[in-house]
Amino acid sequence: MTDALDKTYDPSAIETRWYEFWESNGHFAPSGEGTPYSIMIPPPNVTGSLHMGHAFQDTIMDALIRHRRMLGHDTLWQVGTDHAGIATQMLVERQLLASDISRHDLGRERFLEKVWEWKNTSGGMITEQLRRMGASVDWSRERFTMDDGCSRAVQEVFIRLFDQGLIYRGQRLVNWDPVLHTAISDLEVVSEQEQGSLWHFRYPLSDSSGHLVVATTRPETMLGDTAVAVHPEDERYSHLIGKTVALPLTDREIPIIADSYVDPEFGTGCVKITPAHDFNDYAMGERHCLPMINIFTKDAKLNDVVPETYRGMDRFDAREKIIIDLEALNLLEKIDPHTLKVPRGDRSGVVIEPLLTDQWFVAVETLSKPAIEAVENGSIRFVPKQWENTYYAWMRDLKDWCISRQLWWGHRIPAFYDDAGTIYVAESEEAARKKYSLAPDISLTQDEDVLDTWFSSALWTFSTLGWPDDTDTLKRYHPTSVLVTGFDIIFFWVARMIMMTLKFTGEVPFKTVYVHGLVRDAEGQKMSKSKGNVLDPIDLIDGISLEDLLEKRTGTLMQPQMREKIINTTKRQFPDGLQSYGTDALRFTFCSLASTGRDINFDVGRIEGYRNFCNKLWNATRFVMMKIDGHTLDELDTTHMTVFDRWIRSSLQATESKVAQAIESYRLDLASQAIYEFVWNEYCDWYLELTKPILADGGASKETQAATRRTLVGVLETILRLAHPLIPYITEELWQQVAPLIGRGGDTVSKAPYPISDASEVDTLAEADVEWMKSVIVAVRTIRGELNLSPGKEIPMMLAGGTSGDRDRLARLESLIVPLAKLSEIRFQDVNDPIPASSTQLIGQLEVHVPIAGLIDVEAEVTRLEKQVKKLEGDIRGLDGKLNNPGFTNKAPADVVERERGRLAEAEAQLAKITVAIHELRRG
RNA sequence: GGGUGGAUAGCUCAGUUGGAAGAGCAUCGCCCUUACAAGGCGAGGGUCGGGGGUUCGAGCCCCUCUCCACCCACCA
Repeated sequence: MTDALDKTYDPSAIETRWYEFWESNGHFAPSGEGTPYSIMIPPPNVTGSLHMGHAFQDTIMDALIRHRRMLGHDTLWQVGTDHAGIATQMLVERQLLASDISRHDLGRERFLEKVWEWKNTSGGMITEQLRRMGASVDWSRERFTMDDGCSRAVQEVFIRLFDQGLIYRGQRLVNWDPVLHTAISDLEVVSEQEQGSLWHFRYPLSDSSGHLVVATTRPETMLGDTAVAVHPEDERYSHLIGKTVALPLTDREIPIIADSYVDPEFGTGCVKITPAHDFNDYAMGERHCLPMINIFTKDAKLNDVVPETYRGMDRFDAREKIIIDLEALNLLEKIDPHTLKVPRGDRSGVVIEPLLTDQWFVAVETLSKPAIEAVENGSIRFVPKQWENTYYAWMRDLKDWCISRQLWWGHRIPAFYDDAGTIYVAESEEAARKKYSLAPDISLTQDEDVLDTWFSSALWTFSTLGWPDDTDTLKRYHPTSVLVTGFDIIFFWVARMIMMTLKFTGEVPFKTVYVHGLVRDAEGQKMSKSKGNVLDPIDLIDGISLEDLLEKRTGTLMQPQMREKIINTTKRQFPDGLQSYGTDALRFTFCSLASTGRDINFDVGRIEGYRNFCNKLWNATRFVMMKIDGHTLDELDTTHMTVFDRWIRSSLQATESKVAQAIESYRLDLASQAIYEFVWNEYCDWYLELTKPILADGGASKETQAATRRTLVGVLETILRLAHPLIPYITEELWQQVAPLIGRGGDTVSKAPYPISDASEVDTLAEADVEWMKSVIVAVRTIRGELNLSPGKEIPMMLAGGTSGDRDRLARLESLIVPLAKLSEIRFQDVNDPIPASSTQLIGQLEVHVPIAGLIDVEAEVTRLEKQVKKLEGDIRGLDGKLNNPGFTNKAPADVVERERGRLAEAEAQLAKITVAIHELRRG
């Protein structure tokens, strides 16, 4: 406890030590007392590693939780990971593939064993990294979306929804990923603009009276065409409606139909209709009762429905062949270049194929209504508010949610089929037999599919608290207080959580949704592996050499042509790699960038500045410890406080209320700014300096020195508590040394009371005195700076003009101004005393002169003052105009008019004084 | 096609019911001052994207235009 602090702050020397201390002492567990406050961590993928987005988000949550914990609330930060169906299955499959094994070689059961094995050995990386961030989650309650409890909740929800008819199974056109061999939801499809072609083909009329030209971006689907559509009012084609065309390359005749969906302006105005492979065509097919011909296998190869020559071909090979074949038949009219949106699976990156398959769906309509209302009536509030509109827009146009996935890793659908295909839904085969009173000789097989990962995530706030049991934790911590999340998963997760939670608990999952922005690189580019601009939060904490950083950024590159560029940019940006900044600096940076919901551009310059801030705090503590060394600290004797003591304590109150208000309104940027300014610009720059002359030998009375020491430590101790939610490690380290000095015990600062602004400490008089004194000192320093006088050189100062208040203050503060401004003397000139040629600064009506006889270039000083004259003249013109405008004087509030009058008077007086000063200089 | 956010100092961004434009970093001076050179003290730098309107008064409110980013949507 009494170890001397090192001269330089070294985060690596303290951080892990304190985390182990907090965790092993159970300081993060809910206290069970006080107002409950709970946050559910958005469960990171168990396959994941911590990226900047996590680090940002975790910092916000941790700051909120630590703040409440110190306020004495009963805080639960629930931690856990997500099984991430597709991602995890892909990862383990890839590993197996290295040994040339496919999951089918192993079979379902053994494959799942492998996945669990992987999860148990390697799945903990992200939770270790979470610890590095200082996240004060309750590890004793760590959960996993596929643990027994969550799985039970998933089954229960599925069964209840099915029994109520809100989950159904049916054959629908869904987004099919031909590589992963599974359906995916609309949200998992990303469509990007890509360069393609628009092929124009002639479809001969069956009566040989000519042909129609259809335009398509997907020629291969023509084998599944079951109609050609035109707009009903398109005069070019109206006479053909009802006729048929002979579909080339097949022996089928398909009708020409009319549908107003067709845009006559686009292409030729004729659309080939493939109901089984296009969502629009599917809808049209239903409207016109067209046959739906599926021409693809699950690999997106052509199936046996198509003419023999195309069977078994990949869809893109078939495209080439069909184009060639049609051209050979002289049916290719032309090819236009065309940009189009190509839908790809967000995981696999392959082109999605709309495919007719049997899938499970959640009927969302009855669930979405209360979910919309919960936001409308304010039960759930979005911060920033504009996201509510995004939420409404999506919720009001919601399609049924496809929840089945043709994967192995995930929650297996609790549905069983008999030989006739009848569906029985129950948690097990045994339960199904009982529930549906099935004879023992009826054989049942379980559905092969698993559920969309987001299905279990949707239950996260209550499944982790013990639901479906009516547990005490559920009662106490649900609804949770706030959800902290990125906008990218509002639809995936937030909306679905709201629907499911309202349905099954009758409560909202959270009262507030705090939506933060994306973390981008310094140029505002999205961080991505392929761009090679990814920063790893752990590297910012620990530092990384240029060599290792280059290896990281180029080691597993998909597009090798980017390699050179990435190497160059990285070398230019980080010629020496990354320094070790520590967790606290990283966290403080995130906080200071966390303004209202906009994306943040992460610039390493910022983190460096905040690391310096930590160093500042560190050294301020060293200073205080040195000043205290050898003295005992009694209770604060308020009668012996100096004006500075009263000023800094007063200013601290203002900071405390700013910080409290900022955190409560989720403005961690404002909180960090308030702390930064107070610590650096007031406590360090002024207060510590002001204590030096007082604490010097013979500087002040014993009692005054004691009060100063007590204030020095007291304010610092408060600062450490105030800053702890943002920068937990350094504040713990320092607090452990500082707090005992004033008898503030406690195991950890993380459970010490959070500072609350105390109005009785506010002292406006002291604030005014100190502000005045600061401006006098700054005036002298400015003169010094302008005249290039060395800071150490003692110079005389003369004051003139000013009010009786100025004189009064001088009398009280003179002895402190002299050493701080490095003055040889201070003289107050009377009205009639001559002022020698000097450099002049004005503080209101008070003139600060430093005689410059022989010291400097008179012309330079004159030029400087003339610049001020110009500015003042401008100000006066503006103020004059304003005050001579009856519109202003009549309509503006009296206090505003009064203020402007005051400004005018002051500017005029200043102008007069400067004019005199210039005159003196010229003469002298 | 619809929607959202943004444009303020060289860079990254604050600016809370409209009342004389701010911070950090960068730049330029002067200082190795016994807490801190990861520091101290000073200085320079902005017709707040363009145009119009409301108002005594606009970075802020209204209209319009330009540019950037993102989201949603079924143009083959």
